Amino acid sequence: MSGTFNAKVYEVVKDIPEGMVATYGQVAELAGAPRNARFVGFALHRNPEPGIIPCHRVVFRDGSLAPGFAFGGPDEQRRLLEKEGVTFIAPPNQRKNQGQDGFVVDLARCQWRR
DNA sequence: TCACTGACTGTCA
DNA sequence: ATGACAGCCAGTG
Repeated sequence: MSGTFNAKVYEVVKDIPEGMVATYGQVAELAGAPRNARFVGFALHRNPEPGIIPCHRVVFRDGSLAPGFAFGGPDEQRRLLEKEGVTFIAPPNQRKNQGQDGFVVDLARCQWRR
């Protein structure tokens, strides 16, 4: 692993407190690459440090989670976040393919703030 | 070594 | 209002 942006992403994600979530764009920005939002997910996709990197705390700009790529299932992910204290809201359909679960993280309340 | 792909986001039509 | 397209950078094959 060429310790680089991707490594920075892991550091940022690990720094997300429980009960809080961060968007890919936000992580990307904290990692020093506001345009690399895509790559943030890519980095987490490899997930070189399973158990150390709470990928489930990283959500879309809309508050929805990664479709189909959840570590154990979108339903499990929602339950886990909810258990950590993350608030979920119902009306998602802001975009087209996002918020398909019908429940998204209430970024207004639980988005991680540095 | 080179080329392609990719958990996204923002803007345009 | 919704739908579709393009852009960005770095890792993986």
